[in-house]
Amino acid sequence: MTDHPSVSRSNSGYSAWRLISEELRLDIDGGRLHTGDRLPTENVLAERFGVNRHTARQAIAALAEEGLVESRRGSGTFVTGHAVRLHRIGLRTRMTTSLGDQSASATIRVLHNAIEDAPSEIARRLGIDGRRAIRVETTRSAGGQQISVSTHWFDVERVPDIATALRRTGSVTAALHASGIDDYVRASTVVGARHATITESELLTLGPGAIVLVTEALDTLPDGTPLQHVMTRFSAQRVRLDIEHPRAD
Amino acid sequence: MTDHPSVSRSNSGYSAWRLISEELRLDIDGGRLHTGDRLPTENVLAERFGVNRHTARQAIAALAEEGLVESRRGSGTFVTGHAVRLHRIGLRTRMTTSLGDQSASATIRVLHNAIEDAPSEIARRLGIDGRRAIRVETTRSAGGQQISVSTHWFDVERVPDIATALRRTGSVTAALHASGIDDYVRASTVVGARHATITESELLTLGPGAIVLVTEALDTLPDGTPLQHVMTRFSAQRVRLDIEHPRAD
DNA sequence: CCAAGTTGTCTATTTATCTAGACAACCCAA
DNA sequence: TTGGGTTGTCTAGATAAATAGACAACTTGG
Repeated sequence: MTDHPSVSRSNSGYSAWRLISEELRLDIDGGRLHTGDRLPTENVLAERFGVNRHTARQAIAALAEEGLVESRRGSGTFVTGHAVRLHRIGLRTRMTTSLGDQSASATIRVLHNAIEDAPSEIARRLGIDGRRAIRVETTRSAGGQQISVSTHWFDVERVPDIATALRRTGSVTAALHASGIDDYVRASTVVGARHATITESELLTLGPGAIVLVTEALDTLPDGTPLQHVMTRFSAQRVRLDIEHPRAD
Repeated sequence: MTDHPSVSRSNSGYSAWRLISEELRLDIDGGRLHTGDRLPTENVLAERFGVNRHTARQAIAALAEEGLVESRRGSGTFVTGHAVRLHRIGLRTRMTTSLGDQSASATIRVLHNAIEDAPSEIARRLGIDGRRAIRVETTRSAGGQQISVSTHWFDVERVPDIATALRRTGSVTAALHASGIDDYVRASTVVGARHATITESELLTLGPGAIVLVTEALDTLPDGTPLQHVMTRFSAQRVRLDIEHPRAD
């Protein structure tokens, strides 16, 4: 178990129970508490974090609502089974096939699409100077659970019908194929993390203020011609990014 | 500018000003507000998020304390220059040389080292069954700013003096070299994100509850022999991970 | 200079969160 | 069966956060 300094929540913008809740999540995700293990009792937790028992209870209740733990009157609070998805990132990253063995069938749903001016930075990366771009907002789910939300940018001249194709096929690879593009590679990926916006929280069914992993990636043709700029937000609670390091031989 | 639904902060464990503060940070990091731009006025922000002006002020104050914005009485609040570090992750990831052009000299400081049993998962990856392991806790700083904290695990038989070498050289590569290891490669990297623990917040000089990017990586000899398991926590406010996708040719 | 608009500061009040204590309901091992 | 330990629930009070309003200090453009 981690050594927990008393919660110094002085005007941090986070309530005491939320901070405790996150620390407890660490003990679970970090492997210090395994499925079936009993958490310390509410009184012990309260003393350890220097708060009232009710505050500790609220922290536990938050984890219970997520399904991470389960409380049983008279006996204690126990860690339930919890799965973390691995999303593989590499040269041939494809949305619909990257979720490892856990679920082979990820489907993309198009929320919105429009033709508009891309932000200057994205227009530069896509190599479209004056031209307008296609923006597509998608969500991806697998196994009945929302995995991620994405904002795609395409060159309107290269793949004019990409939005319709995306809606029809539910797959970026298939939609590009329908536009005559048989192969593409991942050119760059940048990863960050931040709090989810309110919209993202709703789409991913997260509590407000939950954390998202953010990837910004550029896909190109094998010859390097930019194809797609895509920003994807994953629930950090449910997903880890598994980065591929191909051997140089 | 983003469309901001009114802040539904109902018992989320996050104070209203913190949620607003994070949304505003997005407008800056996301490129909707550039260096020198003026933020909406306090009254406008208060109305947009459905809170009192004082609450909006507190959100701005939090960003100002980070140095992300600057308020000028009578004229408004403006976005200051803010640098985001890029930490490159690839086959030859090295701690001390990965910080791009911004600062060539990152130094590692050893906080603590001990010989103990590694967690089973880590022992398995390092290929040390019964043997004990060396755990080293380090912090890394560059340009006067704390960048990351790491927990390293080494095989006690392969590199018995790694801790002393790390303290002396301030570099993993140099310390391994002193142990007779001239080359090593990154075998796997997994990226996640979570709230910082209280200890991490202190080491990285973050506000409590800030977000950290977490990488768990395995470094091996060129022949695949495991060398080091290292978990690194970066401040998500200050760092993005730039993932290398080597071409297959 | 002037007027409109902006941030800075103060006081007071309302609302939400946390603390404190007590006891019931329940589980489990002796 | 019994007794100690656990979670669930209730009441009340203390502390922190958010709201409300007013005005000062300052900047900017006309």
